[in-house]
Amino acid sequence: MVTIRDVAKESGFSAATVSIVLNNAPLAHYIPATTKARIQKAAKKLHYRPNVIARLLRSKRSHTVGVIVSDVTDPFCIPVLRGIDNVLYPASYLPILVDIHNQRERFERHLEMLLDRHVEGLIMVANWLFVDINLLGDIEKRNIPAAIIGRELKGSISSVMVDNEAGARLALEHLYSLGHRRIAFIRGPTTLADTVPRWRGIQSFARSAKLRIDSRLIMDLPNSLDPNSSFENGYRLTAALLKTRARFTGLTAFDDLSAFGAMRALEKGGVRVPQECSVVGFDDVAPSMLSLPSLTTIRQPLQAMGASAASSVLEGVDAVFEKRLLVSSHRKMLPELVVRESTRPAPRLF
Amino acid sequence: MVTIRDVAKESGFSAATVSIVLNNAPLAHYIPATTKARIQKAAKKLHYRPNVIARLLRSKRSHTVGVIVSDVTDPFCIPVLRGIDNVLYPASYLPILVDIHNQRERFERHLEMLLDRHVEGLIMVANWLFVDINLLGDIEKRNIPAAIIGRELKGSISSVMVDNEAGARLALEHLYSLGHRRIAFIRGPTTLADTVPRWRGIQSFARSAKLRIDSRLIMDLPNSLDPNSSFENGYRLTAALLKTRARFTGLTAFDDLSAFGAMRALEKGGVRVPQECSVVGFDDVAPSMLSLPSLTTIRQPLQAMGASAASSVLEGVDAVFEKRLLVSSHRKMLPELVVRESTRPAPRLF
DNA sequence: TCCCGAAGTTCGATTTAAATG
DNA sequence: GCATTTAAATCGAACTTCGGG
Repeated sequence: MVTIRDVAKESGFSAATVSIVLNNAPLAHYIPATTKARIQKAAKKLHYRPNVIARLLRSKRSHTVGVIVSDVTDPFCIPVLRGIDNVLYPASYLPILVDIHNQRERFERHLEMLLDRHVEGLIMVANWLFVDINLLGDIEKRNIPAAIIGRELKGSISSVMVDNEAGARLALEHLYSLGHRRIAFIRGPTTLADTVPRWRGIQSFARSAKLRIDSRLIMDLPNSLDPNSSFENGYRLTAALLKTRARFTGLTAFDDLSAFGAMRALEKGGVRVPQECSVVGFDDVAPSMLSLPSLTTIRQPLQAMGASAASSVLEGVDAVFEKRLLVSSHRKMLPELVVRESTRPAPRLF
Repeated sequence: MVTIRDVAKESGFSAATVSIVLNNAPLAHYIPATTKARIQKAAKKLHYRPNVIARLLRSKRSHTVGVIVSDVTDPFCIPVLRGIDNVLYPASYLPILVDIHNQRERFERHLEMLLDRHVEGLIMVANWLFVDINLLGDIEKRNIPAAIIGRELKGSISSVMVDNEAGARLALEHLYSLGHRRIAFIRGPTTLADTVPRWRGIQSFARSAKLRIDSRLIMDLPNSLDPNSSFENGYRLTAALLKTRARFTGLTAFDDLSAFGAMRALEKGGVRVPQECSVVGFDDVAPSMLSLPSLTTIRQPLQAMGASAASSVLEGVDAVFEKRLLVSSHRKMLPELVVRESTRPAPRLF
């Protein structure tokens, strides 16, 4: 391991001068070009790499950002992570990713680990979060810039969300404009933050279009710690609904996975999608494009959301560094209707 | 920030004694219980947390393992990461995940970042790796235990792979036993390591079963840096094959994504899956269970593979720490046929 | 000689204060 | 905002050595 002292010896200057030159510190202004050149050459010759740990101990800057994900197996996360990476990488920041499996205990332990490693910022991906996170304490106290994706928190933590209400409205509007009038709904789990605004969007559109919502066509996903459970639950609920012989030509699901479950139940029940029943999802996760029929859905700009969160955290980091005021931002991103194969004009009614 | 000196002051002992007691160092043997208790109490009272960075600077142990992934958007990765996490977390090791987007430049830069941060071990997930990695140099030189998933490298780096040949044999055997005789094949890209052994498995089974392979039914995925491209390419290739009016009742795809592409082309071409044509994939990624029809495929024990790689790296870390010899392991895991809805007994021939 | 505890050095860089031309 | 360079203190913990009872 070659240290700064080795470079000092090689170049004939002191360690202090080497440090000043290589870091281009303010004092480097006073140092003549010849000295600089000799130091640079010595460093290159010895393949000197500064010890990040030693530097961090002294300077407090780790150039890392902690990323806490509630569950990586949720396909929702992947594009978000890409978005984060796309912002952090050019800025030479390293994301440190931890997966809390939706467990409170893991959340606390991982948060500690991240703080112990002096992350300069924190991003939380709360896509499917049931654990109650009153983390405000630790984080705000330490003055660490933080952002959360998929939730809004009071306090100094920035947030990036999709406009759930608008998205749900888009979904229903799409079915309505295709002529569907008898529409079934799979709502989200009660403890999930997205559930309420999405349903509000549904109701708001229904009211404005004078569409009657039949309460017998409303299903609710149960609470679960596993984001992937909504596939199976979507299947079960829809299968049960079919058994009641209730009639409908369209179905709006809480998310893409429950939409897949619903499609499967419909097909098994002899109802063809989209010929006899249209299905709309929410999220636009990767499998939506692959499925047969491919899924019409409401796209969340996941990559952009990740990038936005990362940007505001980096801004916060700069602010802290320059001792400026930390202002939190709360962005609401626009969802987008993606029409694929799972929706069609309403049939006569089956 | 409360330091060890604060605890020393609070307890009335010196920093050295505090360090010895709190780390339960060998010398702690000589220290009376009363002293220990007073120090423990002081530490608790002040909420003392040792500074990981300072400790690391001195002790060289970072309790982190670098995880290099060729592309996180590949659904293949997720269960692997889970497996890694499941081993690292209980051992109090933190994985530091980097995504190289299949780019050589990113690989090099990220590897440097990880080494700079003194990771104690390295795991590479080479699911879809086209960049040439002659990393042996840096890694072996530094004596860092490493493991690679999905590839075999000569040298001291451990590897965990699925038995590709056996897997391909299983796939073909399944179709054969269902009565299929005219079978189409989507082979992998030439630069991917899995391609050759899988094709060898196909040929080996064909030979032993005296099954004729029609070369007009063989398709090859083009080289691409994007793991998700095989969906579209599977679609294109299969659509083109259908245009030739060649006949077949079964199709073996290189991976699940190309199988999805093939299924879509078949359906669009008016060939129903599985009634008129059976399709088998490879990998068993998450969407395989969701699709309609769900995909019969060869499962790679991804989570177990991740866990295995993590275990051998941790073993290596222990070995290095105790100055024992570093032995590399090369594990080959057994694939498993998962029968779902996309395969059926052969029809009369369409 | 045996315990117990403290003083001081080390890890590798950053940074301040000061010395010198 | 002399210009140029450096010795020494610092970051926080770990470890080695040494002295007193």
